[in-house]
Order: sequence, then structure tokens, then C-alpha cells
Amino acid sequence: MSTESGTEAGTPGPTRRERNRAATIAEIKEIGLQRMHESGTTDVRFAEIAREMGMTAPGLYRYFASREELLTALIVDAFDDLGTAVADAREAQPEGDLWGRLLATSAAYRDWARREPQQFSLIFGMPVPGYRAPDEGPTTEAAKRAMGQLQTTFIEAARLGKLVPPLLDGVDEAFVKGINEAHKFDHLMPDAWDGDRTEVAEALTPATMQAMLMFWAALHGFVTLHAYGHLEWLGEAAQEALFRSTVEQGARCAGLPTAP
Amino acid sequence: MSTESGTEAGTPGPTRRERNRAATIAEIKEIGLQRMHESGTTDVRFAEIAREMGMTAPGLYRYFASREELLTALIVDAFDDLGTAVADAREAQPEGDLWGRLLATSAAYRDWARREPQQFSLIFGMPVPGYRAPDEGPTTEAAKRAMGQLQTTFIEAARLGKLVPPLLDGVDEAFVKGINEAHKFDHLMPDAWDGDRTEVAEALTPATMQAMLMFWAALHGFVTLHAYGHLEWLGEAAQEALFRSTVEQGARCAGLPTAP
DNA sequence: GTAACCTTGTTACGATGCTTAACGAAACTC
DNA sequence: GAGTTTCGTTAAGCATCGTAACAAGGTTAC
Repeated sequence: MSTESGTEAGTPGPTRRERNRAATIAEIKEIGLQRMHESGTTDVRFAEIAREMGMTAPGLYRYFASREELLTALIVDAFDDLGTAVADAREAQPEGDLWGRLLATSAAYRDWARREPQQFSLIFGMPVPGYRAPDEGPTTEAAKRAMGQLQTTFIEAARLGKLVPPLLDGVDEAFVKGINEAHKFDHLMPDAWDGDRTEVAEALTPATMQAMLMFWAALHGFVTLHAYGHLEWLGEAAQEALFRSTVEQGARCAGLPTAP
Repeated sequence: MSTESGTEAGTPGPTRRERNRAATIAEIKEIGLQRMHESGTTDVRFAEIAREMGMTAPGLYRYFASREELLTALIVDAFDDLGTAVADAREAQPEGDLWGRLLATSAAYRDWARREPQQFSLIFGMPVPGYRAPDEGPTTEAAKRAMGQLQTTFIEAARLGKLVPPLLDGVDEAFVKGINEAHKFDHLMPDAWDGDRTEVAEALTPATMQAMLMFWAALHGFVTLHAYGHLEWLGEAAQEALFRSTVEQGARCAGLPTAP
């Protein structure tokens, strides 16, 4: 560690060893994911991974201190996967097309969950005791990042003047208080939004915040049921129709435009 | 088995042995559940249960052929638990109070999930391969029973003439087709409804069916996030307000009354 | 009452998995 | 080329699942 030979000359890149190590770590995670995919569970067996890599199980402990640590790494990766999948889908739509972006974002959320039910389960399933430890935990972090992508669309709508008050009977006092008291509110800010945060707070009234959460919950509910096959009796086409209706109704209730 | 001594006289009750056996099975399941509760996971360890019962692990195989079979039994029990919890809450409200019943039903769903996250996870979490085997699987069965409780309220509303068309932009053709082609539709009928099924089909138009599913999905989404702690940053009161708004908006969109 | 049988639970065993400790080999640094 | 770090191995301890063989009790039949 003290003798890093990469930082001296014009080669700030990682050492050969570091590259090998990174590659091995990546391979471990990849095979672990692949095994999860094949077994259909979120289990991870060191022995199995090692076998598949042509190694012995204890060797893996050079890279992960325990099975739990590998799982944590996989969870963190899942965050990134979901985040980028949703963000990419959103940015693939024209900038002003709020409805298109909302729909694309939601669809990406749904498709990722269906494509990677294990990773989805890692993030949004029952929290495994021990993963909340590091600083507020990656669990809530995932929720915030997913929320952040949604929020980006809402903020964009507000900036374009296309955000109308949501269809709510009024916001409960307790909700406003809860929102304001949540100092973790800052974490909710999406990275894309570097502007003045008070402006954001103004753009997103408590009512809109609530509507946004309700939109997210509704979307998440459909996605969960969809990804785990609880809606399969409907058939693919009907599920697609139900999804579209869910997003449409959610947008309408939240005060977002529902058509280009 | 061939020598059942309980069926002859006025004692059709189970044999002493059968009672003992049933009690042991109940104890195993109870301790298993208790251990799940304490560990915070859906794991079940035979050795641990046996130890806690003052037995040795192989003894449990007299009652459950494998760990999987115990898990399956626990899943089935979870169905009943959730079903009765929701039904009881519903029937505790006055018969004509549709809004009260809907709210009570939804709250029972939420509270059960929060109180028993492990059982909730067993039912609605990622399906474990192997549990879908027995006759369409208990997984979809759970969804249907939960749906059934909701549907009962919708049917009651229809019979009382208090069900108006839902706020939908029209129902997709694919959805109608999917609903009609789902012959498992029959299973969706709640036990409480013994009347003519065609009447039910008339009362619940495809649009209402879709609205009902959307209501359920929205509720399920909130409940999932709530039960797994993803909304804890809001605080209890705000979560309560959000829940109430979710049910209210869902009812309004579905064409159900939102006030007594 | 006694003999046969069934039920239940035990110990013994083998396979698999996680994890640590001790060791050897290769790579990298100087 | 010598010393250090990294990597991966073998050996071993411990826990688990699940099977097999066996012992002890209750139950049934005669």
C-alpha cells in the first residue's frame, strides 16, 4: 500500500495487481449474481462460486471478509444498476416530453425488476439484519435514489410550468411536519439538480411531495406484484395495459401532464 | 391409520395420539415462527427448533419431511392469518359503511404486514422455487384471497348502488381480454359471495375490475414500503397520513364512496 | 395378559457449507 | 537477488441438513 508505483509518472492508473484484484472481485460478483439468477433465490454460496471459478472457498476470503460482505457489495451494485437503468431510460426521451419521460422511467423501473427479480428483492425485499449498519444504510439509500429519479421529472415539470396542484383533499398537517422534520430530505435531492435547493422546496409543495410519494408507492406496488408473478394470471397484454393505466392515473392525480 | 378408534361411538374426536401429534406440529410451527421473528429473516433451522423444544433435529422429520415442507406449512398458515385478520377488521365495521369497511380492510392489511413482516415476506416476497408446485400454488392463492376481501367490498357497494364508474380513460381491450381469458377468475370469487356469479360479473365491469386491481396495487405498494421500513424517514404520523390519502384517492378513483 | 405393531424419539453417520489458521508459491519492490 | 506483500492452497473446527439403524413407549388384537 505504501509503495504504489502508479502515482509517480504519467501513469496514475492502477497497478497490475490492483487490476487483477478488481477483475477477480468483479468475477466473483458476476458469478454470484449468475448463481442467484439460476437458483432463483438471493442465496450466495462461497463454495459454489469458488468451484465455478476454479478456486477453493477460502481463497474468496482474500476478497470478501464474509458472505455477508459479498451480499452487501451485490446490494450496492444493485443500486447502481437500477439507478442507471432508470436514468438512462429517462434521458432517452426528448427533454420537454414530461409524459414520455415519466412513462419511460416507470417502465424502466418495472422492466428492471422483472429482469432482475433477485437484485430487486435485495434492494426492496425484507431488509436483512446487518445491512442497515453503514451510515443510515444502503436500504433507505436505494429508496431515495429511486425517488430521486422520479423527483427529477417533477422538478422538470415545475420548471416548465406544467405542474398543477395534485388532486388531493388537502394535505394532512402531520405529513407536512413529517416532511419538514426529515432532515434526510437533503439526500432526496437528485444529483442532476445542482441549483438552489430552496427553489426546489418551493417548486415541490407538500401536496406535490405527497402526490409524488403516492405515485411511487402505486408504481412500486404494481412492479412488485408484476415482478414476482402475482399478476401472471392476467396475461402479458393485460398487465401492460394495467401498468399504463397505473402510471397514467398516478400522473393525473399528481398534477403531471399525461400526454405529449 | 386403519385402526381409528375415534369414529365408532359418540367420540368422533381425534385419537389421543393424533391430538399429541397435532400439538407437536403446532409447537414446531409456532417456534419456527418465533425464531423467524427473532432472527428477522425467513430462515428456519431444524436444529434450532429441535433444541428449543428439547428434542434432537432428526425427530422433527417425523412431522415434516423436510425444511421445505415446514416452510410450506408456515406459508399456508400465513395465508389464513392474513385472510382472517383482514376479514375480521372488515366485519367489525357496520354493514352499510362502505368507506369504513374499505379503510378498516386496508388498515388491517397494512398492520398485519408491519406486525408480521416475515410472514408477509413469505407470501408476497420473491417466490421460492418449489412452492408453486401444489395446484397452481399457494402464491397466487394468497393474492386471490387478499383480492377477494377487497372485492367483497366492491360487490357490496355495487349491491347498494353506491358504486359509480371509475375515473379511467377507458379500459384497454387487452385488459378486458385478459380478464375474460383468466379462467382462474372463478377463484377470485370471495367465499362470502354465494349468489349468482353472473350477477357478480355484471356488477363488476371490466373498468371496475381494473380500478380494483389498481387500488390493490397501490395499497400493496404502500404496505410493502411501510412494512419494510422504507418510509420510516417520514415518521409515524406522516406515514399514517400518507396511508389514509392513498386509500382515499384509490377509493375515489375506483368509484367507491370516501365518506360515511 | 401377552404378543405384534405403530409411533416417536434417539444416536450414529455422511455430505455440504462457512470460516480461521498455517503454509507455500508467485509477484512485486528495492 | 533479498525481503515483503499478495494470493491461493490444504487442514481443521463447527454447524447444518438429511438418512439409517435402533431403542422405548403406547396401541391394538387375540
